[in-house]
This record gives sequence, C-alpha cells and structure tokens, in this order.
Amino acid sequence: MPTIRLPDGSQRSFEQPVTVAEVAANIGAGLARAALAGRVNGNLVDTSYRIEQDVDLAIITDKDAEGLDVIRHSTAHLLAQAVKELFPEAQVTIGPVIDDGFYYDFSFKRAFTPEDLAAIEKKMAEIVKRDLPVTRTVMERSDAINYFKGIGEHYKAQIIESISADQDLSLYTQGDFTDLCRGPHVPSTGKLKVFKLMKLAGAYWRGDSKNEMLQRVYGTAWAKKEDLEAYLHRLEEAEKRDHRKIGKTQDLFHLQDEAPGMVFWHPKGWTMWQQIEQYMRVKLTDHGYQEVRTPQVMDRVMWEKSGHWENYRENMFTTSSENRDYAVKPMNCPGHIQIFNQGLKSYRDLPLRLAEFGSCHRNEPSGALHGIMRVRGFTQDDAHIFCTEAQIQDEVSAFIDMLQEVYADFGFNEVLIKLSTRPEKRVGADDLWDKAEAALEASLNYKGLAWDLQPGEGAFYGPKIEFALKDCLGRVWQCGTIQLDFALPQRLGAEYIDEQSSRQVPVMLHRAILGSFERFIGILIEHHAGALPMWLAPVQAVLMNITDNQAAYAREVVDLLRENGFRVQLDLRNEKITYKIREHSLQRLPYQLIIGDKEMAARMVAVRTRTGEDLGQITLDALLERFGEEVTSKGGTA
RNA sequence: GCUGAUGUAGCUCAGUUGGUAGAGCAACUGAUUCGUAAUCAGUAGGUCGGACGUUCGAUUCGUCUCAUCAGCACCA
Repeated sequence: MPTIRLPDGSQRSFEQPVTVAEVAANIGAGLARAALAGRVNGNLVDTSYRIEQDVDLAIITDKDAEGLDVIRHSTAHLLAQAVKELFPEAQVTIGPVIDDGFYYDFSFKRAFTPEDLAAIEKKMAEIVKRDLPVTRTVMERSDAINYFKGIGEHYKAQIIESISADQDLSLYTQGDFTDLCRGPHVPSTGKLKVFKLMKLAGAYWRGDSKNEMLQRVYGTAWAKKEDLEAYLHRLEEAEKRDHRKIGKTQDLFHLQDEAPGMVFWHPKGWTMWQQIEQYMRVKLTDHGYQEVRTPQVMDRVMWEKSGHWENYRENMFTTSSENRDYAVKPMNCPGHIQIFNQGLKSYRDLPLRLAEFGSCHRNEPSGALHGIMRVRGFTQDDAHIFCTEAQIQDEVSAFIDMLQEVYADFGFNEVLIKLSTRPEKRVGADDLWDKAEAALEASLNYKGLAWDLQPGEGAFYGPKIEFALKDCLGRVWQCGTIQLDFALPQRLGAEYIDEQSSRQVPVMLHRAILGSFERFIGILIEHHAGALPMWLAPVQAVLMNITDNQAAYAREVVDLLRENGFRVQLDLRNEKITYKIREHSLQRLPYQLIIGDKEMAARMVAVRTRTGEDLGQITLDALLERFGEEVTSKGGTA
C-alpha cells in the first residue's frame, strides 16, 4: 500500500507495489512517455524500479539536469553496443558522462578510423530504431566476475575485482549487450535521439601512462536537437576565438619550429604585454612589493641544494661551460632567497615581499605544448613573501585582496577558489601544517569567499590556494596561486633574527596572480575574442582620411592623440573608405576615426565604434575625454 | 612522453595510375581621390617540414626525424 509524495506536494496511494513508470502513467500519458528515470527519496532509479513503501518520488525527464546525465550515460552504452556489434573482438572498459557528453574506452587491436566512427554512429541510430528495452539485473560480485570473464570482457572483470567485495552489482542489458553499471538508464534505446560522435583519441587504461593505451570515442548527447545545434555552434564560436588564430590575424606573436614552446612577440603583442606588465608593476608597488631581477642561469649546485635537480632534472634545460654545469631557471624562488640571504635580516624586516617578472624555462613534454597557453619559455608574475608564521594569515588576506582587484580590472568577475591540503608525501611537522592550513582557511573564510577543499592535493612543501577564473564561454582557467613553503627557505639557508635574538627560518609564500604572461594573454585574447578593451588594445584607434585633401589635418589629429598617450594608427592609403573600414573592422580595433572635408572644416572627427555604431562627428576635446575615460575604467565597465 | 592525424606561396587551401606545382586573399607596381565592411589592371612569390632510401626520375612510394593539431599522461 505505498503512498507516494510528489514534488508538487500532492500524494498518490496505490493498492500494491508500483513501478516508477506506472506512477508516471498514472499521472499522465505525456509524463509516461517523457519519463527517463525516477528519484526516490533522493536516489536516482530506473523507471522499472518497484516502489513498495511510502516514498518521495520525482519523475525525471529530459528537462531535469539528471535526465540529461541519464541520456548521456545511456548513449555511452549505446555506443558500446554499436562497437561490439561492428567489432566483436573489441573489449569494453569504462564509459562515463563528462561535460556536454560522454566517452567510452575500448581495447582494440588497432586504432579506430574516422570511417569507423561514421559506421559506429550509423549503427547506433540503427539500435535506437530497434527500441530495445534496457533491463537491470543484480548479480553477486563473484558471479559478475565470472560472467564477464566468460564473455571475454577482461577489463570489466578487472574493474569489478577492484570494487569492494560486499557489494552486489547491477548489470544493464539491451539486446545482446550487457554492461556493468550503477545506472540508472533510460527505459529503452528508442529514447536516445540526439547524439553525435565527436572525436577519437588514445587514453591510458586507468589513466596511468604505464598502462596500455585504449581507444577512446568521444560523443555528445542532448535532450533536444536544438540543444545539440547550440552546442555545435558554441564549439564553432570557441574555435573562432582561438588565440592562435587571432594571434596570427592580429599580428600579435608567432611560434616556429626552431623554438618549440617559445614565443616570438611581435610589436602589437608586445605592446599588450607591456600594458599588462606596467599595470602589474604599479599594483605591486601599491601593495608593498619590491621588484627584483635574478639570473637566468645558475650553477647546478644551486639546483641540487634546492631539490629541483633531483625532482625535475628531466624537465630542466641545462648547459655547461668550462667544466661547470648550469641550469636555466625553471622557477624564481631560489634566486629570491639569495637576495633575502644578503645581509642579516631582523624580524623587523618581515614581511619582505620580493617580486619579479621572472622568465622561466621548463622542458615540458612535447605533447603538453599548446599555442602560448602551455609553453617552455614563460614569464611569471612571481613574488615571494618572507614572513613569520604569525604573519601568514594577514599576508594571505592581503594577497587575495590584490588578486581580486586585478581580476576585476581585467574584466573577470567570477573566481573559483580551491584549497589544497597536506599530501601523503610531505616535509614539515604536522603542527606546522595544522597552523598553515588553518591560516589559509581562515583567510578565505574571513573574506567570506566560497571555496572547495582538495584534500591531499597540496605540494609536498606546503598547502596552497588556487584561483581560477571563468571566461565568457564558461571555461575555467587556473591562474592565481598562493603556496606556503616550509622546505625551501631552510634548504637554502634563509634566516632572520627574532625578538629574542635567536635565529629563525622564515616562512615563504610563493604567489602569482596572472600565472604566466603568455598564458594570461592567451586567455585574454580568447575571453575577448580579440576585441581587447581599450586599455589593453595594442592599437586603440585608427585614423583614416577619405581623400588626400585631409592628410595634413589627419596628421595633426594623430599627433594630438599620441601626445595624449593614445596608441593610434594613421591610415592615409589611397583606398576607398569602405575598404579601410572593412580591414580595420576585421582587426577589431576599439575605434575608427574618419576625417573627410566636413570634419576638417569643423575641426572634428567622425567616430565609429568597434560594434559598428556611428557616433557621428565629435570635437577633438570630446574625443580625448572619451578615450581617457575608457582607458581609466579598465574592466570596471567593460 | 603515448595514440592518431597533419605539414605545399605571408595566410587559407587544391594538387594519385611517380614525369620538379596551382587558386583565393595578402604583398608589390600602375591607374582611380572615391563618405562608414572588399575599385580595376598588371607583377612577383614555393629545394612541396628535414634527412636518407627505392627509382632513369619522388610533393607523390618507404624508413627515420622535427614540428603542429586532437586527446591521454604531465604541469615544481
């Protein structure tokens, strides 16, 4: 006699146990058709789930976020079934839901080809047409292992063997295909209508590069056709704003084979860089940092002392000369400690904040390189704060303030924060970790910030906070970080004299806001799709004449703008005004200024904005004022 | 680093029974002086990523290598 409470507060009673599907049918035929799964007392179940007692029930359809997950997960099974029908020797492994879709990994004697992908997709559509019921059975662990071994699915058997012994396992069957799965799944394959296989890739079994490589098939699945189209459109838009493409079309930088992972900055790209660097320099000074510069190359002995030689030797660029070995610096901290170590320091000198736009080189694995986002030669907006344990919390708080100011100025308003705590393998006493983690956590809470805990994800030398920003496409980029370091100051002999006149090792905080200039500029380019805000735009405006008649006046106006500090390009070419406008529009410059006989006579300019809006004629004073305001406002109004 | 794909003019790309290459845009030259997203005509431009091999002959076939791209692994 179950009584079922529905999300709208209503109740329905039944004489005998009912399935979720039957409840849906009892409510209405439309809901019965739309039902993909149910949520019983908070747990997701299949529509075939039998309800025997009083419960809270919600019918899940494709309008629910969980419904979409069910669709994607079931589509992954559909993919696996299709692969097994086409390639019976292929073995299935895992097929989870991911953002916007799913993937499934197979073990197969050869790599799948794009032709295979098309064939698999066709087969999937065919299985959908068969509208096979998807049924759930429960099996004991050892039976499940034997079952999968029996049908030659050794990876599945291995997965089950690693699941704890006391659990019964659920299997889902559709037609001839059975897969281990927690579920829930759609009631039949006919429910899966909107999907597309996206790409093929290799992926290591169990994510470990020591294991064999499997064949991964990525797919996407949606509730409605329009959603799929919107998703594909989103991908196209993302491609258009690819920083590598815009870097080329806007002549910002280039990369070439002779220097993999190292950027050739062109005048325009370097102008942008300089704007950012100057901005950061002012911020650093305002927040009590002192800028320094340390050597690019130091003796191997230094890196042995710091521990980098032992841990990262493979990823360091090395060189030797006159029987001495050197390494190009992969990070700036050892250099900063050398500066700290010059002269005896007092507790009165702390906190001491040393900042460097530090050029570092790391020989990253070739497969890791990506445009200017992941490179081998990069420049960090790095700084190290030497302080006492008691100062940690204030320093962390001050850093978070600075970071938020900077991100806001760059137009990023959403920041995701993660606190990573002590890993298994670590240095430093536990009470020190206790204090450090507490200090980081207290700073975050003091600011009232939302953050996620990542237990065990800290560095071996200390806990850290990571700051990621979200761009206008919703993509997340980890940029800022502040890390406590209990190890390095001691290893490299940093000391200060405390109030009792005894020697102490200072705590060191590593911190960066942008992360690396290269990566951050790449993010900015993609975030703005190349339409950089006025204060960052390498060329803020182009001034063009309509005929040669206005050339002298045009030069005068350009001089005026440049004298006022604006970056203006002059285009006096003998081309039609429409041609010039098209060309500069494609460059996405903030402003196009046009001078014809009318403007010359009135000593004005005609202004066209980046969005194509014609502001009409304005005076030179008004123009200077407008530009000035826009440059000052930075991200605040962008 | 691993799996797969790709590498032809500054850019985007075409080019198969193996006979040393083409388009559009950009560039350059000339004409045109024209009011808000492409004026016309002409010229020039390539050791077909690199090395080796097969062949009378290789952009095309093979081996190796470098780089790039998509993932995976990595990211102090």
